[in-house]
Order: sequence, then structure tokens, then C-alpha cells
Amino acid sequence: MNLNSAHESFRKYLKKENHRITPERFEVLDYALNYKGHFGADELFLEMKTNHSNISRATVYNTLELLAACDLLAKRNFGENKTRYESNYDRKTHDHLICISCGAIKEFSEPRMENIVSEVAEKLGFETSGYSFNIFGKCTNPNCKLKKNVE
Amino acid sequence: MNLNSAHESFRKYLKKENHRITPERFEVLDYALNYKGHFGADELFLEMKTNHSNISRATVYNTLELLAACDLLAKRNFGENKTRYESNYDRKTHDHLICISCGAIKEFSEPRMENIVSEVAEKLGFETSGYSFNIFGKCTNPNCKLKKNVE
DNA sequence: TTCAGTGCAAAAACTTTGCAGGAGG
DNA sequence: CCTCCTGCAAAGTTTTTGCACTGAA
Repeated sequence: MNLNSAHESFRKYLKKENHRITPERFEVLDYALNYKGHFGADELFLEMKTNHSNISRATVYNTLELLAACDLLAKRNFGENKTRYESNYDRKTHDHLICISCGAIKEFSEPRMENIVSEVAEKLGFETSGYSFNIFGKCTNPNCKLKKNVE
Repeated sequence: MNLNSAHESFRKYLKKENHRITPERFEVLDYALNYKGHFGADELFLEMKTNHSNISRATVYNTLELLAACDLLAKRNFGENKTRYESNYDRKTHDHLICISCGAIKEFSEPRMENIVSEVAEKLGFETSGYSFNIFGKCTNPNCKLKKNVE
């Protein structure tokens, strides 16, 4: 993955929106892109703290909002009452299947969704900015129920 | 709306699952079915308290879980990091369009979703128990931005 | 009689806010 | 030099938990 071009996009976005370019914001970006799978804001903050970063909670929450606003991250919600983020960088859009028993999350791409979303939005007079589509169920993993393998 | 038949379903469910039949649980059911639109657990708890109910927070949270488990209520999450419930009783399934500016929520039915959900679940080896499909965007209401008219 | 369910209050989990000091433009 | 951004800690919101008591079966 090319971090430099992600930095470039972010820098451009910050400039355009009149936000300041700070080292802290790029530090959060690096951690976010290196995170495998989905993560919560607090999770990322704690990981950064563990790695002896001097970052503050407020800065992490604020920066993740910015990264979602410029589409470098995708904002998700899997029904756990917390916001999750996921790198959007170099990836194609996808939806999620969540096991309600062990928490495993599988991704899938469903080409029909794009059409459905734009048709519905047009019919109801909305200007779409995104959608979320999650399927819940029970997975066939034999270890299911044994471990909370959320990823 | 026929409350009696909802009571009947709930009673049946509780019996089947070996949960006790308590007046508190039916009190929560009544409040939930009478609530117009979507509500959070704490909202319902506070409304019940306002109406001088003797119910406890724990009982409300617990009972709403049960009502969702037996499909009298639908559990929703509109990306606000809180669980919302909605009566499922006597209503057909539907999805939601959420205005990110004023919070308005519109409902729509999309018949194609059912097929997509079962196809995806089968392909990936999941036993489906439900799905959530929310479209986010900006509505055309001229009052949009003025009031938080969540419903 | 028994133990699941209840009310209450405290804790937990996640997020937002207020403030004083520091650095980007 | 003017603010926006930062770190910190405190407060806010929603949900969960522990405990002693009560009432359904």
C-alpha cells in the first residue's frame, strides 16, 4: 500500500477545507491505514498510546472524522453502538455479513446495490451520500461460539 | 392495532423459551407498541417514568431485547451509536433513508433485498437472521437543517 | 419453596466538551 | 500574531452489572 499517496490526498483535502496540516493528523492516518480490519476510535487511540505516542483522545476522534469525510476511511456501524472505521484506501466498496454468535465479519460485494440505492434515493427525493448494508446471521465456522473473533 | 394478539404472541414466546410471565414485561410491550416511530431504550424508560411507572431501567433494556428476539419489535441502528427499536407488529418489512443534515428518517420497501440477502448468505455459508439497509443522504425538505426532526 | 426477574445504584464503554497552552499559516 | 489544533481531564450518553429482595410457577 502506498502511504505517500494517501498522505497526498489527505493533505489536499485539508487544504481545500481550510484545516491545518498537523503532524498529529498524519500520525493518525498512518495508524489507521496500517490497522488490519475494522477498528473503533478508542481502540486506535489505545494502540497509539501503547506504542508510546503522545496523541490525545480528542485528536484521534477528530482526525478519524476528517479521514472519513475525505473518504480515506469508511465509517461503519455493526450494531454494537460504537462507530467503526475501515481503510477505504485502494479497496473496492463492499458490504458485510456479521455472525451474531461469534462476531466474525465477512465481506462481500454486491453489484446490484448501487442501482438500488440510486433508484430509491431518486424516487424519494434524496441526494445520496452513502449507504450501509449489513446481513446478520450464524456462520458455519466450527469454532463459532468459542471465540470472539471480530475483525 | 390489536394489543391483545401482541400480548398473546409475547406470552407464547416467553413460555416457549422458559422465561417468566411478568406484568412488567407486558407493561413495556404496551409502551413500545404505542410509541409512534423509533425509540431508544432509555427514551422509553424515561417516558414510562414520566407516566409514574415503577419500572426499572434494567427491566426495560432486558424486555426490549426479548421483544426484538421474538420479532414484535425490530432492532435498528441509524449510526448514532445507540440502539433504536420500532414496532414490527402489523407492519411489513422496510428499510430506511436517513437525512444526515436534519435527521429525518423516511421508510421504503425494496422487494429486491430479500433475494439479495438470501443469495449472499447462501453463497458465503451463513444462516441469515436479518439484515439492515440504510441509505444516507440529504433530503429536499425546505426546513432541512432547521430542526432535528428525527422520528 | 425456589430461583428468575425486579428495582436501584454504581460501573462500564464510548464519545464529546471545556480549557489553557502551543504551533501552523 | 492570530486562531486553530492539541493534550488533558472532566462530563455526557447509553448500556451493563452487582446485589438484595420479591413474586411467578
